[in-house]
Amino acid sequence: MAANRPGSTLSQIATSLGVSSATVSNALSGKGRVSAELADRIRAKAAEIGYTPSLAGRALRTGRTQVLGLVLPDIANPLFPQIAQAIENAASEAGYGVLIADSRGETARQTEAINRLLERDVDGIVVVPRLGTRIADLGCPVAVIDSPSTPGNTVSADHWQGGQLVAEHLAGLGHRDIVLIGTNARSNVQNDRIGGMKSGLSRQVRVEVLWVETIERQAGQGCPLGLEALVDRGFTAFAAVSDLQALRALTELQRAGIRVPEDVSVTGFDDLVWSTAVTPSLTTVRQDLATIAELAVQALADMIAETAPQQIPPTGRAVAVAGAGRVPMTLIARQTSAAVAASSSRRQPSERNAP
Amino acid sequence: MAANRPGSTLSQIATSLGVSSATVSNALSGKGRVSAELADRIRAKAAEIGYTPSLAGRALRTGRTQVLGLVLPDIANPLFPQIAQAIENAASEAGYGVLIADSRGETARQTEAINRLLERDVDGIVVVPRLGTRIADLGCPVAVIDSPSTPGNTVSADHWQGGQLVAEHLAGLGHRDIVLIGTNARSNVQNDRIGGMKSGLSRQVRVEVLWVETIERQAGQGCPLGLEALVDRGFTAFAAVSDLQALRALTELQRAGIRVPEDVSVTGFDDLVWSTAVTPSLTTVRQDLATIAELAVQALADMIAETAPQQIPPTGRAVAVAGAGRVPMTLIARQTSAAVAASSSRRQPSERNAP
DNA sequence: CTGAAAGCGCTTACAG
DNA sequence: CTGAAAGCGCTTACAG
Repeated sequence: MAANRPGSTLSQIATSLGVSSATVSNALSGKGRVSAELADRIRAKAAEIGYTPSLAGRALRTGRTQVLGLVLPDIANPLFPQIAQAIENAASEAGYGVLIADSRGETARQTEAINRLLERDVDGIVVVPRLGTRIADLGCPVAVIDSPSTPGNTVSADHWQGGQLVAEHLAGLGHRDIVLIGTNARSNVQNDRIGGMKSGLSRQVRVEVLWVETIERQAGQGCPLGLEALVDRGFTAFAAVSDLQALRALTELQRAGIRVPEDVSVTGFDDLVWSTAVTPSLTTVRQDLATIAELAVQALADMIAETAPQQIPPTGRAVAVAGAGRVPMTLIARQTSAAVAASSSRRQPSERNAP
Repeated sequence: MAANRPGSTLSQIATSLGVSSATVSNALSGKGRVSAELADRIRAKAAEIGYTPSLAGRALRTGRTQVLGLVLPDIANPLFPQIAQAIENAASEAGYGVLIADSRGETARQTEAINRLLERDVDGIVVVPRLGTRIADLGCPVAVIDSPSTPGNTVSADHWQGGQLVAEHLAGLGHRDIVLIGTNARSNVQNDRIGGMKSGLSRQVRVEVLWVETIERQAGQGCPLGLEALVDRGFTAFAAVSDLQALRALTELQRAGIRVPEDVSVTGFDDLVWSTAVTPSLTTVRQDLATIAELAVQALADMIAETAPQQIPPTGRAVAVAGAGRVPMTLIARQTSAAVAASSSRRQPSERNAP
């Protein structure tokens, strides 16, 4: 008997009711044909003694552990807890537990982490992959949450559309000179966001992209981004691909005596915890992680059903996720005033764009 | 057979070697007496075919799932990922998987979450409890990570001592007028940190405690904390019980045109991800989460061993954690200059404390 | 030192 | 509609 469970088993119910444990199993699962009357008595008894099935016994018999693995890329990414929560929630709705495995920022560990999960016989794995890693066939259902432009992506936020929302918002405030801030040019997520932002801005808008990694490679980790100089050059908005970079920009600007949002606007992505804690609050774009998690778990559940030890009759039900792996993002506008809006009339695009 | 495992089992090794599966089991576990020569051949064969034991089979037999549960209080707390990572790491070192369960900020869900884990037959549970909840006897080993002053606490950072470090640091910079910022007066962790800070300051230092919840109850969520007025009243340092509040203070001060660290110092707790991303970086105090996690997992492992289905001979080995549940914190001083230091000589304590 | 047997708790064909 | 039997993969006394 498992150590931590009150010792109630199928066969105890069976003997106490004078029936076979097969019948108890059938009644409780609703599978086999059991008379309604007997089934009721069995369910009543089960409730009475507080029976909970042993997952270990079931797993051994069915080959299904009812556990999913969750592989996360880098703990430093503050989006992690939200994803973990969303997955845990969706999984437990669907009757799965969630085993976590962290790559700790190293690609090699991602493989290790996946292997640990495989050894524990998880039924499927949700992977938020590390940059540039392609998840090989694991012989086990996998759902990848990355970006729509990543091959092998199962479901993710529509980062491109999110970028467009930011662009429209800033344009609406009258901004005509915008700096986009990214950290890593090889990230599909970031490229989607930046691409979306660019695509949402008219050609009259002056856009410059700042890659933090490039600056840091020359000036060292955590160095100033030189935003003051950009303000001097007439830029009035800083749109970062993450709230962390937005925060960095905000404090660097404030520290230089530049007022946000009066002098310049700052936007981020993902609505992380500090976006409302700072003054002024950050305008940002939120992912619908609940939906993303549901779709990911659903995709796994479908794959698991398909891989069934005994084939399920082909009911023609398609995998729910196909083509739906692009979940819209939502703008959270918190900085809604901008000096530019008032003065934008005097800045004719022609002034700037004329050769 | 489990669906996702390459079909290698004990008995396959056994038949391929012409021995019994009991012997294979013994050789692989090193328990029963098996001749060195045979054991070698068995291990070789196991390695050759890439044998990994079925945890389900083992669990059913031994009553041990080799899985720990991790119950976290509120996803909004950005310390979460670090704790989760530390626990996952320590657990996997000790041969355990980690099943997560999130309380989503509600006390009722904490109980639900624990029950879900119990139903999955975890061998033990690490709980970071919600404020004011006492974990009842679950009939299953539990390690509580909270604060040394919480009854039932198993292991945690020495928040009081951490507070003292902050106090010494600020005093060393010459600060004589310090505001402590807390969010919740019922939190043991926060009270420890604040108590520690107070205890580390001489009576000549003017100290005022700001409870954010009190301010927000009157002025609404996310309202300004009125720090500018405090600066006008002569306070030169703001020591928050968390980096989030430190960030809030920093941006509110900067927004008001007050310079950090030239005019005032700001400190936080926990060294969260943004503490180096902001300008200026935050001085903060770091928890040794790796050690805390190791001790928590070790405590569980010991309890699990004691609860063994068949009693282990009393070897007299005490639970390793007893009395050691208070892990020192480390100051990370990032704001090391302060105008006060230079001008502190003109501020005699007697000026302020005279009646 | 090695093996045969039992059994952990469950589910699934298969009989009746 | 119900039950007897087998078996998932493992470990543990117990014989030999």
